[in-house]
Amino acid sequence: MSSDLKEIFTGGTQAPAPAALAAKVRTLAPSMTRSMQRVAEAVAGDPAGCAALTVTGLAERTGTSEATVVRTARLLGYPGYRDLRLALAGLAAQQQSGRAPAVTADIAVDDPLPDVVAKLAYDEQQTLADTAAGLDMAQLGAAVTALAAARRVEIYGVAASGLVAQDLAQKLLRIGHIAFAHSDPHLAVTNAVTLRSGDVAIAITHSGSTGDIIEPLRVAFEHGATTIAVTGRPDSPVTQYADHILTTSTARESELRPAAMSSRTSQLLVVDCLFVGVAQRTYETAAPALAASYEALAHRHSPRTTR
Amino acid sequence: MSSDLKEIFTGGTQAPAPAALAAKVRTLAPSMTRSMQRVAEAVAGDPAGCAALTVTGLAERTGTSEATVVRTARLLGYPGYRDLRLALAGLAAQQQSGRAPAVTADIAVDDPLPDVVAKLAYDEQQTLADTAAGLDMAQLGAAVTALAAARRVEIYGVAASGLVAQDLAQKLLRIGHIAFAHSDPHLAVTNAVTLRSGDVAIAITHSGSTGDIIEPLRVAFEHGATTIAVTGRPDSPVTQYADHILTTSTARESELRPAAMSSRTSQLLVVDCLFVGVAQRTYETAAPALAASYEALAHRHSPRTTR
DNA sequence: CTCACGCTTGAAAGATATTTTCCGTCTTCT
DNA sequence: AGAAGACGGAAAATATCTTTCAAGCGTGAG
Repeated sequence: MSSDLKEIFTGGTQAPAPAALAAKVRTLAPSMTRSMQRVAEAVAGDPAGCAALTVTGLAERTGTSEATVVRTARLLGYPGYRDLRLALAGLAAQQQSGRAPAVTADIAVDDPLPDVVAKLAYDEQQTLADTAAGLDMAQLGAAVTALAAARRVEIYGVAASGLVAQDLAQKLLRIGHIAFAHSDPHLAVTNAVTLRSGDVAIAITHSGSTGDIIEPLRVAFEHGATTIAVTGRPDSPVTQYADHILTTSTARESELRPAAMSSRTSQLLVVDCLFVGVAQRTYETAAPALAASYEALAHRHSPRTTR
Repeated sequence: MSSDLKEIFTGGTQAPAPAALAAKVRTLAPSMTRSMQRVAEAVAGDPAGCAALTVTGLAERTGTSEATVVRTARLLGYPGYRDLRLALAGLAAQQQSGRAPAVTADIAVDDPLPDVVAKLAYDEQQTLADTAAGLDMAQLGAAVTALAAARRVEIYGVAASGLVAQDLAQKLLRIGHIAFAHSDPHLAVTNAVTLRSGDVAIAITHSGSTGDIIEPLRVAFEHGATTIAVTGRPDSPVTQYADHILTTSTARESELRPAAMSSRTSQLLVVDCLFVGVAQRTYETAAPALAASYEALAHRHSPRTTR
């Protein structure tokens, strides 16, 4: 008897299932008795609500009896109430997901928390898609090649971009590369002086015009290091000193959603791509290094006791 | 009819994960017993098929007993099998109508760069969706309330989670809150001692069993601070000392895609939600503070000279 | 190496929900 | 007005779900 779940699906082949049940109700309503119509109406009007009800509950809500509810379910083409309920749950889920994409608006001060979550998640997903679509594969490939062969890697970033810089440095270290992230401009410059051909310097800056970041990249550039700029502005000052430019996406920002959020997401994706690319190229050494770092951390995690 | 009431309450409090089910399975799988994992796997793998089965049927199919099936349903957050089945039907309907959840292959060593980018972007998008779907709004709301009223906020995280901790600290500072991120366990503990009621401590750890993070949270907890855990394992040791638990999603990982990547993405979304939530609640003071911080940084950006 | 403990598991009893049955009531047509 | 037939609901019967309990299994201590 359970096999009739597919009814709602097959019904959906020609007409979208959401409308399918409502349509069925309308079609069959004339042949229904008064009580059954009440049930059908309730079901069509609030699928989600009815799906949460038992036979008894629905009977009570419509002021009828269990028997009538079951009879109605039968009339609508289901073997019993149980299956109608399942179909109802499916319908509710579809309606739910269907109205989801309406969250493109800006985040407002009085948005309820669930809306905030939905909007943030949606925006970040959008940022990821944009970034992936906008990445120049040639530039990325060149950057990966340079990194994979690098003797030493220096990464510059401040504030939010500084965290991205650290993230990349952490990852590269885990696969055995020598990488360091600087957020102190002075240290960055003094270290950049020691770079030379075969080393790589990466500048991460959304605006592309952060002086504290441009300066060390310029120094590295002039000392012969291969330089990479990860920026949202491919025409900004920082690109003057960059051999390879990786463009991050720029999403609209608002008062409650500072640009730092989406630029960070975008930068992280780029950085992840660099990392995976390098790990691929240096797989022979990267794989054992990764495994070793896992192992080294194992004892820092207590055995899970709670359960 | 008492169970009807129960149904309504549980349904309203903890979101009956319609789309988040696959994510939830992944999150909770580690804490499951073998038999329960088999059930969870069957359910996640074939929602439509399982929705058509009764408890007995599913037990037979997975080679277990009814009791185990019910236990699994409970673990996944439903009051009983009946409700899991309803959610399953919803999921099936969504999959049917919506985009087929293309199961992207793992990243291989010899994947060309464009594939790597596409897969990474897709995976991170998936992670975002899972996280948003799995977030407990009640917990989030409570955490936001605590943060908005906090006299002082301390955030603990090491390695990749340390960067997330810093990200949150940076953001809170920008809207005028007193926040500090610790990645040094000793400093974290010594600072935790000074916390008291009205202060908030946040632990960020994917595994939930990082001793260096649990310890400061425990100290903060015992000194009367409100404690929040951001973890991928809602049943891990860290949650013992957490007043509010925010669950991040757990994506499958592979050799070239360390778990740190998706957990970081997930954690960042949660942290962003916390930030926006707090900014909303304290808008009167947050807005001017944000504006001021923009202004303060303006002179650090040279006018764009290129082009 | 053995024992004891606790966790896991499934069988069966117990509780709920669904379906069926059956009978009273209400409508409608003659 | 009376009777046939349709309608609707209470309650029994059945299916389904939940809980309990004891046996099985693995694990760690002695």
